[in-house]
Amino acid sequence: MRKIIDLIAEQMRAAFESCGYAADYGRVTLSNRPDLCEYQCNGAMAAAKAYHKKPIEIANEVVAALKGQTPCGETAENAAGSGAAGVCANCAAGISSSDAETAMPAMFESVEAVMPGFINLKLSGEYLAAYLDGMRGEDKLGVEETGGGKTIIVDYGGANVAKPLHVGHLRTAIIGECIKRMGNYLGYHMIGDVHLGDWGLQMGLIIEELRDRKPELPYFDETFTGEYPQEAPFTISELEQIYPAASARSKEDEAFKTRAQEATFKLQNGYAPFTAIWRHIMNVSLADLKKNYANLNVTFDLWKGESDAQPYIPGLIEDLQKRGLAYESEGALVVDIALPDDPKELPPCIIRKSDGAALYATSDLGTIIERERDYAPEEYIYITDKRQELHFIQVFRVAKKAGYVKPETKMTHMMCGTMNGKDGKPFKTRAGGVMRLENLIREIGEAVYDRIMENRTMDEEEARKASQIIGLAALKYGDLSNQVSKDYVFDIDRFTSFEGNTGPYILYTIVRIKSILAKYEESLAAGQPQMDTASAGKAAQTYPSGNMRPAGSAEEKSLMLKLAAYNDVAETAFAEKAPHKLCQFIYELSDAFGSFYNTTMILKEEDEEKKAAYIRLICLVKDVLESCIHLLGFEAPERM
RNA sequence: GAGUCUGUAGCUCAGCCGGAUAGAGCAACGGCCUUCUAAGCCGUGGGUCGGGGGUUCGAAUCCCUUCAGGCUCGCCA
Repeated sequence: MRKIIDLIAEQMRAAFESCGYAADYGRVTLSNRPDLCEYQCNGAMAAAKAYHKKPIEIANEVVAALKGQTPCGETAENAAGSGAAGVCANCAAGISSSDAETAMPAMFESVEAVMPGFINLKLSGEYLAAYLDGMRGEDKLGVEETGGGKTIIVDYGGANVAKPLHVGHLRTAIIGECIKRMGNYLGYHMIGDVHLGDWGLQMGLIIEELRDRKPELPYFDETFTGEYPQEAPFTISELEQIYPAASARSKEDEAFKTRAQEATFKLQNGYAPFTAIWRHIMNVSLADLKKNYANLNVTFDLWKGESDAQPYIPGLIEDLQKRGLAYESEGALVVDIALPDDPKELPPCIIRKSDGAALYATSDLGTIIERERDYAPEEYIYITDKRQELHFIQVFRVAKKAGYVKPETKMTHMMCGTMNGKDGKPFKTRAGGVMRLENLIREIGEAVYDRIMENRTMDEEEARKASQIIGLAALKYGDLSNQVSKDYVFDIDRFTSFEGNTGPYILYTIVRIKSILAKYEESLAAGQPQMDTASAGKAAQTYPSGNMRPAGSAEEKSLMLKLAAYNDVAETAFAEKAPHKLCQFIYELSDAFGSFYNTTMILKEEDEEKKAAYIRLICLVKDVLESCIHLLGFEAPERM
């Protein structure tokens, strides 16, 4: 469906044009003065300068044109034949030219010009109701699939093998999941890749720490010739303990660090015993990571890692050298990436260390080569902490410079702000350590559980299940409702309070609607069935047959207007990679529903036709909300 | 030092390709449950949009400058 704001703008543009002004001035925005109007056009003021006229005069002319009069005051009937500028006829005659197959009611209830030159618009109730009927008849509630199947690779997660997920991984995971879902919804072919850190120095650290702890293992016996055991020599909890210990040790024990670097180098060169250990680490760790991501409702299409890029690296380095792009500098192999108009000369990208080992940038480039070969995506989206900005500038520039990706391929780095604690410093547990993701999830889940038990009657099992769902929504919404690039304060007390603009508030709205719908169906069960199923697919919602009615109250109209903005918001949120805009939208929609709910007794309505229209409306609210939270990556419980 | 991001109510944040009276939530205060879930709704108070200049009919928004803070700045990822 076309966006309602575009349909309005189309009328405005035609009106401006018919008055002899450039159509571009007909830009329409949502009103910032809901007391005065619903949509507004400020084009007359901008046009005033260009045409050396008073803004209000221009606004008056345009309004006259919209009302079906020519600027000189002639009526629509006389002006109707004039063709291209037939906006007068469209409005006055009550037929919209934009939707020829379905006769739409007249668009505006009122159009007025006010000082200094605003054009204030109010939509007609009939038009709005018809628009919403159009929405609920569509699979995606009016959102157009503009993606055209274009492939986009989303690289998020950034988990490291052998390290537990902690709060630092939270943002990239849930933002990435949301971007992927939004893209798919809009008709792109999104491929999510976790891109594990499974090949760096951490592997050498673990290997050497393991050697010190269990020197008897056959992997460390150079004379061992038999088969290595199938069973891993450690459990996940041991592994999670080994890495931090090794990492800390490497910072003060120079000899240990050197050993780890050597081990890493050996692993990277295919030394069999270390490869065997590496497999064990991967197996044990991956199972745990998958479980944890699943708990977050985050899924990946690909579980690739840095190790998968290794086969491409020798060829990559050779190619860059042969073409003169890479050269030796201070013992390392580097590629210049500076451009003439950089405000500051950027350091070159190091692709091979002086000790011969590959590093982060190298494997990212190798990964790009693999992805080009396998998927040839039209866009890359990397979602990481913003501290990696320079790294991605370097990688993107090398990739483009060397021609590994086409010049027109978009390469985007979504830089996430840091999640800070109340003190404004990176988030820590009360004890001062790094908060593990699973602990965080559990803590929130427990807080929700207590809340449910406080004032609800729900059996133990349902309460447990619901608190999981609600807790996750609180966590995700709390994160996604902030701008991606900004640091934000994670305050566990605030996140577990669930009042106001929070995930649970959104869920609560959905649950209340579900409850009304259930009671409505119950009441119908006694009488004859009046529900019919919309033709749409899986998301089909059962609406009472019949059409939407024009709003009967200010609250109802606000709710309907908000609903009509859905396709616009969905498109913008993805285009701008701004999940927080989707959050803002569902908050406002829920808020509008709340007001409507409080002023309108839906089930007590005596006029059955009217009641059915209310039901249709709240069905649509529920469908839109559920579709949005699905994009954000969480679900609503049945009750709460 | 250089680059870059941020600075909006007591707190947490929207708004930022210029528009009308700068918006929410939390916290404070006051109303609303014999009515569809009060995790809700309605209302009140609370602001030099870090400071200073400039552009404009009009600036939180654009430009310059200044202050404060974060982050980054060749062999970690």
